[in-house]
Amino acid sequence: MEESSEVHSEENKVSSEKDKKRRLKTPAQVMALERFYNEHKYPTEEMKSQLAEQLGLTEKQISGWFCHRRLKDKKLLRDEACASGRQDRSSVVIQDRGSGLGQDSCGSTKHGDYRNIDPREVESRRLYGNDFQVSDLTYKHMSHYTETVSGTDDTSSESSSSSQDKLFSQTEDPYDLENSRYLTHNGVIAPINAKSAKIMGYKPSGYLKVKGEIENAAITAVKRQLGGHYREDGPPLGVEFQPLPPGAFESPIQKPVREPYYDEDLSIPNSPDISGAERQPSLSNGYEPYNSKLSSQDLYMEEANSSGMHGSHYQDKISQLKQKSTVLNHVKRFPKQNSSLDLYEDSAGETSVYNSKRNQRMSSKHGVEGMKIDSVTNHRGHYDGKIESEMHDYANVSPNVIQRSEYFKFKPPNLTHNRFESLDTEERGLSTRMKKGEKVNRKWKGIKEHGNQVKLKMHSTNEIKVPKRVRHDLLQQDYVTKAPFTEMQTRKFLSKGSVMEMPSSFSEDETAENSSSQELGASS
DNA sequence: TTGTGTTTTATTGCCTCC
DNA sequence: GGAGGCAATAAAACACAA
Repeated sequence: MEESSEVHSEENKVSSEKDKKRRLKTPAQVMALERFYNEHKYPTEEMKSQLAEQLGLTEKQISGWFCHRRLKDKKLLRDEACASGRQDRSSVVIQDRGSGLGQDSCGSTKHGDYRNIDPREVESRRLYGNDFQVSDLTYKHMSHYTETVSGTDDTSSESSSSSQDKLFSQTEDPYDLENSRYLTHNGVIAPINAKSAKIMGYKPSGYLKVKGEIENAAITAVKRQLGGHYREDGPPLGVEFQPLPPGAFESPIQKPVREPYYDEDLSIPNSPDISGAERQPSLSNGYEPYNSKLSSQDLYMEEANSSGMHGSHYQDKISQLKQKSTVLNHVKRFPKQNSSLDLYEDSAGETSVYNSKRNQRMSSKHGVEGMKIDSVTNHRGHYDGKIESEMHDYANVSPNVIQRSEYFKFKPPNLTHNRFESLDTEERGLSTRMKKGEKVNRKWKGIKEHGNQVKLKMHSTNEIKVPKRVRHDLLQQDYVTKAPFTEMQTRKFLSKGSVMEMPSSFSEDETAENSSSQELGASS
């Protein structure tokens, strides 16, 4: 049966022309589409044609796909709104984080609008657009991609649904995850719900794409929380402060300064995370006057990269933010830190640590799939090549796609950074789905028995045979997140001198990251 | 292996805007 | 009227449980 299905799917790909029936998009196509959709919910005609050309699809198909994708988004959001219309408190903060974009992300706005907005704004619209009810945002907005990450915890309720949703998710679930974590870790807002609480236990995937939104949200919420805190336990901010003791700014921050913020969540007094918390100064204790963006970015980036993500870790980060907010002129307590190198190393270090954890878990839980991921993730040097080859395989849809695969060769080195973050997501997705991994393993068993399962599969079709949903998740999270579709587009469109706003969240993030690092380096 | 439920794709009709 | 989008529907593909 599986064999037949495999054959069937292959037939779909190979003899797609003959069969005028409904044909599934190849993973590469779906990845590209999702990625593009992530950037542009309403692609212009030009975009569509380009996309169609590059993916070997018709414009009609592209349009239809986007249309259905939007419907899917809407539907999911509706469902989730109904299912989770209870996070009022969370919505307060979420509303706060809204950037004031009142655009209807799904309905009224025509595609042309996107030409004049920042790509990041497009993302923001997706995140904060009016279409999204507050509860959606707080709970599980954009469940599709987000499901990949947060939903992985909850296999029971999500069923196998949103397999596609779980793809990106890339792109997207991290949003939700971030949101949830953020809200939850504020110390003021209790876990949104059981699901969010669960999510907390998870190690979130680093998602540079949402750094911008998150940083704003974080700053806003921290401000709010600070304000609330002071209103509760002390004078309102900016109203009256007790005079600082002499030399208050000459000594490192004392615990009493921070503790008041946490007393709610300090339920883990001697948690191992404390070590992580104490390590934090190395990340961002250089309270330099440069914009807080970088700091918050680091904050969330490391959150994304760190494996534990327990309360104390967050608390420490929050405390850093608070310190930044409240002690702005508390400059350079810890000089020579925060260099770009530090940042990068820190991220890398976190990544490596987490990677090893992942490997551990995979080796114990994920059979072949874990191996597959291992083989891909643990060898940075092979990553590009692998992507290329695999994408090449998936790109069999059309010559155009094959051509497209070349773009992956140009992936900048910092791709690896993102990559591991996405793998984090990927891992979580796997870990959940692999709750029933035995079954999957059973499916792989036949392959295993032949040994060299991966190679075997790669050999025949150059396509890793995984149960579709799993494969989709893997590929989507892995490649879509990494796949520089933006690059591909950029090249093409820029060469045309198109005025189109190029989707650039990923590359932009990477760029932003680099620039941030550069800023850091420059500032230090 | 089969039945069932879910997801994805394709089609069609209607609406809105230019 | 044409183009684009949304919504409803059908059907295929797929995953999963029994």
